Amino acid sequence: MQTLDGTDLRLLLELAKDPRRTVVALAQKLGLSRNTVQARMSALESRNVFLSFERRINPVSLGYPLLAFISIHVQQHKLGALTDSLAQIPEVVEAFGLTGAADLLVRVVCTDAEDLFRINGKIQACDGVERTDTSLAMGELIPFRLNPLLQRGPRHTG
Amino acid sequence: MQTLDGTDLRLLLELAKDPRRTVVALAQKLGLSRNTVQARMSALESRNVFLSFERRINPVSLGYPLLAFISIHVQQHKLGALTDSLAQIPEVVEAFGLTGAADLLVRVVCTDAEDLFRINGKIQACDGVERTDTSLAMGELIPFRLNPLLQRGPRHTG
DNA sequence: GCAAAATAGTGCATTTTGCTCAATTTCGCG
DNA sequence: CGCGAAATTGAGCAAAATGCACTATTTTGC
Repeated sequence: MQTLDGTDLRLLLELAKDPRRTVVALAQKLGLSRNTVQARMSALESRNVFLSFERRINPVSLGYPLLAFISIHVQQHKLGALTDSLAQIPEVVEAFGLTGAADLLVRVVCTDAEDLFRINGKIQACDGVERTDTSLAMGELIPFRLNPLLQRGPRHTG
Repeated sequence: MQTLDGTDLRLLLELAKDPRRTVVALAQKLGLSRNTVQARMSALESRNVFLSFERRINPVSLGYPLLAFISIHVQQHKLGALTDSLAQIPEVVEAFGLTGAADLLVRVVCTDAEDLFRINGKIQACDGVERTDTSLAMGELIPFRLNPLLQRGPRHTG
């Protein structure tokens, strides 16, 4: 997966400003022809530059105002099965395998403290889980952003 | 911010399947009139159900294949200033204030291990930082998803 | 059961899309 | 420097989608 060039980045920046911009409007804004923009967009699509739309949905709107991160210590050989178990819990919205102190970091959304308690129990009940450490997110200090990296320009093209 | 009803959820589900679906196609798919879908979409927009488009951009495509989570212990009263400092580091893509062991959880993308080392140093150099714990994400076991929660339906309407 | 809100249906001008084709420019590389 | 491939441009055109408005009809909350 090769890196993107400056034009791609400018496209992405404009999209970040307004995701509903039309191809025509983008072409005009960037001083490119419509064909070029359309080709670029298709290329971005097929290169999997765009992640799932679900990422743009606000969990708060869905009725899950609470966010928590749960670190999990796992019995190593059971990691595969555990991933499947975690995938069965709807409130688990994201999970990573980690180096360092903990083995797994799980992102969880929930309706309230009681709900979090319940979900945490569910996780602890999964086969392979040795210990969990739950941290409630008190504030979104820096909401997800890629803008600074987009503006910095392409990384050493090649 | 009131919760969404079943129709909104079905809309979001369809959008998750294919974000580029037109209003017309959505209306047809859901058995609604175009007017209704258009009104719903506007309502979702103005209710801030949609988060920034940046969330859909793949950092790997941008040339940042590595992802890390850094826990930070902070001198409490310096949290505000620290947030500003962290915001100045482009590779910091997300940050949360936490309860529990650590005070801050920071999500960082980088080009390679050396890059991560450099960024970690930058964070440690910030005023207010007492200690950091870095974990490299070895695998995206469960990529971000909201689908299970969407399919579950609306949370106790009211 | 009433009033307000949501939905459906219709219409129309304008814009956007998807597609193709040929000419031109830019770029990689020997 | 110069060749050939790739990218970009401009044009055209039919089909589709959008934005807007207006009026019934249905659904909903109280």
